[in-house]
Amino acid sequence: MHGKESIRMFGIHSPLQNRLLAALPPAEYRRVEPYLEPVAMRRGTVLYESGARLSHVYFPTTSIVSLLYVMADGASSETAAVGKEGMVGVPLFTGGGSMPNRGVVRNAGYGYRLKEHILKQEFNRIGELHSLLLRYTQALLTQMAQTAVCNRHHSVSQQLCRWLLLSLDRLDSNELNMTQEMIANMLGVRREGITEAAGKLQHSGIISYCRGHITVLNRAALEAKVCECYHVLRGEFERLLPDDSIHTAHPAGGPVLAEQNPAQYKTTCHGNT
Amino acid sequence: MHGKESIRMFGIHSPLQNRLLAALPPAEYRRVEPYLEPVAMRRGTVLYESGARLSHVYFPTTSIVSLLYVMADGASSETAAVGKEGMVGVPLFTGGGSMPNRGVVRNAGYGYRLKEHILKQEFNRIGELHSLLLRYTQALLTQMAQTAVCNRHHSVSQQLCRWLLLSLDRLDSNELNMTQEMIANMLGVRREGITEAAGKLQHSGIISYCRGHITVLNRAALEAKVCECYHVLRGEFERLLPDDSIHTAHPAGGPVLAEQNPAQYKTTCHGNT
DNA sequence: TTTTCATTGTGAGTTAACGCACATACCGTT
DNA sequence: AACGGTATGTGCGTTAACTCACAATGAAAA
Repeated sequence: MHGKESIRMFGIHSPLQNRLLAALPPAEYRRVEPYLEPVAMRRGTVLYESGARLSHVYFPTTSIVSLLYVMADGASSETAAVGKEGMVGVPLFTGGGSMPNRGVVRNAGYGYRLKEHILKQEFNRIGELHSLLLRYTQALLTQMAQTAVCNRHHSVSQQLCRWLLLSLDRLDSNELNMTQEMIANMLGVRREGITEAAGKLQHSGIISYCRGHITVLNRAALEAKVCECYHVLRGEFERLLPDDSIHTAHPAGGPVLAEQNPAQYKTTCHGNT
Repeated sequence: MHGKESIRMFGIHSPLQNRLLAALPPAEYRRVEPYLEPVAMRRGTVLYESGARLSHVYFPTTSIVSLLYVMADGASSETAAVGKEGMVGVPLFTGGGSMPNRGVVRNAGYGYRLKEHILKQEFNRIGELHSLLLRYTQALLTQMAQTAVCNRHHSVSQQLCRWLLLSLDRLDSNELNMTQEMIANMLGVRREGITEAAGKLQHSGIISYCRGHITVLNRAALEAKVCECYHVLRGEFERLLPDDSIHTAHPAGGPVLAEQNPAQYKTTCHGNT
């Protein structure tokens, strides 16, 4: 079942595809680089359980990790998502150790991890990694705040648009592997609600949805439908963690990534509009 | 109109009523203490506007500050609240400068503020203040995540209970000055929704509500009605910022505070059950 | 091919919260 | 005592989202 996933891991990979790592000055990057362990992140893998202590922090490159809150009755909500713009394991350097949510891979892909003490060592040097991670923490705060507001005030359909766009941004892609049921769990709504909202988007020709595989056909239309939450978040992320803070000439997206999200991983759809 | 407020400010006040300041080791506390400016925080005062740069950070002692997100159409939601357990102005030390929400005093009281450069100076010494503020940032993350989840899954009535309990905890009191309209703005729901939920609590004898003045009569019953969100948050706050991290023998609650939240500040109610 | 399972689509009835309109109650002031 | 403004209570129709049940479809396995 996971054979295909291991195949797709053999693209051109580099820790520099993670924007935090890429933004490190060369001296700092060289210091941590030997300790960065490549990790194949498989969908559904739980990086950490609610309240558990992490042994590593993860820097996704082509994967997306969901910070999922699971309640006592089983209901769930994604409070934030982490892709190549960020890092999983903030509680390790804030000193809290754990958080009451789950970190689960929701989009298979690649990433790099670092042992706790290596991260802490470099963090405590109070160099660029220190300030980068603090800025990222603020971006995470903003993301959670925006999620709270969006949950309160916006329709399922608007939230779906936001969720889609935020996911696509993190993949530099227009495709996504995710069933409606999974999306419903992330947004904390019913599966039928997603079916309805996604159905409308599909009839409008904005997306094409088939058995766990979504393709965005008209991104501009999606951006027109989404609530302000997406634009605010995107603006804040760019302000706090600008693309041009990357110190190498290594392209952080583009054609390289296309090869890393091959179609082979998804189910094939017949009448894919 | 604000004469009464200035009267109530002349109680016994100390920066040590703020738990972050109280948790500083003596050496660090002595270093910042000369720069702590006492501030009378009046209800409605906007400490910072969305996107604006702060000149000071605030350490509430007997006041509560609401981190309020106001949307383009005027709808609003509180994403977190800050009382004596915390600090207003996290973006100053994370390096982001601003956040897309508003910091507004929702419970009049006292606090202390510190100029930006003094805070940064001490923060950059990487002592206890540094780790305290990081732990507090994590507590803030947790609070926002929990707000997001609660907004999604719980009824207005449960959220009201959570909001009441979190507010009372920050005041060490069983009374609160807040109209239903204001609460509705914080929770991002209709005023009538609060009227209904509060009415039920009142008929059950759990609270007594009259024209902007709430008294909790049966806290145990309130805790029995509230959703898990409150308990999770309370647990996390105690784990991250324990009371016994306070280095002085100065009591951080109790009878001293009773004098600081006098009944004179509110409207008088006739048939107060 | 047939079977089986996961995924998506759809319909009917229910509920919580909404928007709006207005009645009532209370406080401070004149 | 009367008044004006703020705060709270209430009723009614509307709506978005929910629960539940089940049909239809595509993909993979037998």
